[in-house]
Amino acid sequence: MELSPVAQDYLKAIYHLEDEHARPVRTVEIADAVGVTSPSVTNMVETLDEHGLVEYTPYKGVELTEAGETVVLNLVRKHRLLETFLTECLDVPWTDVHREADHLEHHLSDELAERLVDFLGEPATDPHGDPIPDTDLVVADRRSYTPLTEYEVGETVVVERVPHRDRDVREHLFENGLEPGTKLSLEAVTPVGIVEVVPDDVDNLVAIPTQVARRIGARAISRGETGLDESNL
Amino acid sequence: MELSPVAQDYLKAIYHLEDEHARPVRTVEIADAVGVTSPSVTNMVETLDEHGLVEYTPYKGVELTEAGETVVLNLVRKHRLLETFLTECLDVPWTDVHREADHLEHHLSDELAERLVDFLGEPATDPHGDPIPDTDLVVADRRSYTPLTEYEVGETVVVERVPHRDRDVREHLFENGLEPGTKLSLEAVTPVGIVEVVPDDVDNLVAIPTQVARRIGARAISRGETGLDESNL
DNA sequence: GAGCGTGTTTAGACAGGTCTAATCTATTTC
DNA sequence: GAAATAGATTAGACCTGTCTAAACACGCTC
Repeated sequence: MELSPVAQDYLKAIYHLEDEHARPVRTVEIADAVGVTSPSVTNMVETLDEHGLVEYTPYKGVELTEAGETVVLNLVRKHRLLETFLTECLDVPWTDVHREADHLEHHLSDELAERLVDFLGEPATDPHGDPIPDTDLVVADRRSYTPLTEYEVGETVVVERVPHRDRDVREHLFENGLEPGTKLSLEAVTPVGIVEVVPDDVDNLVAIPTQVARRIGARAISRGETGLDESNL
Repeated sequence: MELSPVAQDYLKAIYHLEDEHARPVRTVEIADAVGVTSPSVTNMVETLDEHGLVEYTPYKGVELTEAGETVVLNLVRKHRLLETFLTECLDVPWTDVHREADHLEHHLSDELAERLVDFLGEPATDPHGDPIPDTDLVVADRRSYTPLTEYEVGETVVVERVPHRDRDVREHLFENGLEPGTKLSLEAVTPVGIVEVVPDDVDNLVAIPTQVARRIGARAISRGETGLDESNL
């Protein structure tokens, strides 16, 4: 049973939407994510259901089955491996990596993926700080990072993970110097849902909607930690 | 005008068949090469003709236009770069490289191809000894090698290029120890069209049809050249 | 609990690429 | 130069994935 790249994209979208909203996914949400109309989605989820990859209840929503999740995790693994390869070896700009990997992931064989792992030295996370599922598709921690929103105003933290699926978000953060590894101090949390931070190597205030800040991962810097002495995990 | 991978495969097949037979290509030959039926070919070459990529005369045959050749050379470039990457970095067995590259070549962006060139150190040939077209799609020498058939019985030569598009041929040669770099001596040329050689690291006689031998590239070994002293080009 | 709006599904058409069956053309053979 | 044959094309069907337009269901409001 060979799954078309298009079908795989639907599954991926369902996976990420499920993850984001923590409830069955609506037709129109999938349509937006994949870039098609709602009837196309109904069509496709029906066939995915027949293949046992999703559970589809008309008018109610869609959920991934275990088989569907396996397909997606395999894809996620390849995606993140490719991203790692593209940044580390080919020097592709941070912001373009996602797009390229999105195409290639469908055409990288399982065997090549394994070889790529070896070549890259079994990386644990991709360049955005997201964990790479292992050969058995187990993800170390599906959401291991501590969201920026968990920290207090005045604290200084190091960015560990950055959201990147949305192009505008990704580029905005990038342009403001927010990458994995960036050190920043939490300046304020406004009542209208904005988190204000000052990145280390930029001097101005950057405003981030809490919705985005919730998906930025960070770890606290110990009081003494000033510069590059980061040997602890 | 985005060309589908399928259409690109047709163009590639036409290119290689033209190259092989040095005359307009027949429908059924394309059908065999691509793995579809003749009517499908007629269909496709009509649309390729409309796009100005081939010149198609019903009942006569198909020829690539310059635009078509550009498309193919871009593909050949990516194909050979990928093959180089797969063997050199990922250690993919010689015999599997072609299949993998055939899939991936359609999905490697131009930009990524350029980056891959840099990463690989601007290789001139792929692992089979075929030249890689440069950025402007100029192939140094489309057929630079001297065919094995040009040498005399009794001579000892080093294999420089090996045919690999046909799976059976490729694996047969591989199993008999014929790879780029193999040293072999020409034992006999039989009247029925067989060239017999003895590879250096194998001890038995290998029989090769002249049709295949014609596409094996080799260079003569100077009398004195016995082992590994190969510093000349 | 009737009406309404949002979101979903059905119906039907279309585009790309494929197939089989049937027809046609070129070329070879006599 | 007519018949036979190998190869090519047309005709028509099918599958996948997409669309628009129209019908439908659910949940909310009054």
